[in-house]
Amino acid sequence: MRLSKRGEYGLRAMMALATPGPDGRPPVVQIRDIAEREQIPAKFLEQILLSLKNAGLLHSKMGVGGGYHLAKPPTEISLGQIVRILDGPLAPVKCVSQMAYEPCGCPNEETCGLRLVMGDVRNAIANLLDGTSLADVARRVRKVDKFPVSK
Amino acid sequence: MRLSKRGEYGLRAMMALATPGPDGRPPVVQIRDIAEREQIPAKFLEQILLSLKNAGLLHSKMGVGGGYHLAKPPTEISLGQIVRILDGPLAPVKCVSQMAYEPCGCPNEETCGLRLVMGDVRNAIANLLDGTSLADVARRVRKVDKFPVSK
DNA sequence: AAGATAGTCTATCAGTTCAATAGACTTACG
DNA sequence: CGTAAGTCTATTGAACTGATAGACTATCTT
Repeated sequence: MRLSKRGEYGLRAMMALATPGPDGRPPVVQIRDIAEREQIPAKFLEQILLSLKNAGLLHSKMGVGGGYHLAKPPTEISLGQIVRILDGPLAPVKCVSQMAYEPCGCPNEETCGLRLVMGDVRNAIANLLDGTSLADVARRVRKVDKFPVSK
Repeated sequence: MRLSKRGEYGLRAMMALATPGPDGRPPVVQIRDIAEREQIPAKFLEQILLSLKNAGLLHSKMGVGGGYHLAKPPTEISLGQIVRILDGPLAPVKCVSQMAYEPCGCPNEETCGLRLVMGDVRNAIANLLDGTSLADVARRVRKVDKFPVSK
């Protein structure tokens, strides 16, 4: 049940790209900047952002003054999309996956106990991740920042 | 976000061991029987059941008429226990794990967006899996079996 | 046009994990 | 004693993971 480094770095990078610049809008940022701030190997991050770009979540500009920026407003990019692109299906087993279904080989899928439970797990994860946008995360962070929870 | 074969096989085997025998109680079953019924490589299943035994979830008896049986009633064995034994922590990232916490290196864990969200995910998974016993699964299966959902 | 900046693309690598297999050993029963 | 079962440790091959390398392309500035 683990999120890969790829997924983790990707999420961190997207969150960084979602934090508004001086003009109050999602800024254009270079790979090396994000890598440095988030402590991610630059060359690795490069691949990750490229995947995200090819999937349509990021736009990029080459050359001087170039970099990456969100292709859509932070309210319209869910964590679920990001994780799926980088880590594949959310479902714990393929036979309950919406995006990559594959039969698991049990005699009757409808009455397979494992499938019933794992279906619930998949839905719980998907509801959470698909229901949370980059903007939602930013809002939550601001909230915690303002009213810190005592440790 | 994936369940390993180890985890999958383990869950299937435990469910099989939880289904009552002729006397209405969880029966003693041999590895090869389970392997055959559930289509699991016997030698692989062997290791899995051994782990489950060493963790205290199963009892075993050697020799003629031996085999495995549940160490506790099916109501007292949760899927969460099984998965943790076979696949490790449920948490997507170590910094939100209850059983295997490790810092993730972000400057402030309390205000880390990733951590906030993944904490929710971990809780959702844990609540589901820890809140579902082998008996619960059996009950659900019987229910579906009785009132099949049209495909 | 030259040179610098920044993304693009593909390959490769070492290390780990995963799924499975093998085989020798131990315990219990009859 | 012999057979039926679980126990234990090692090994294997394939895949995956995280990371690194380097050559290439587009864009801007001067």
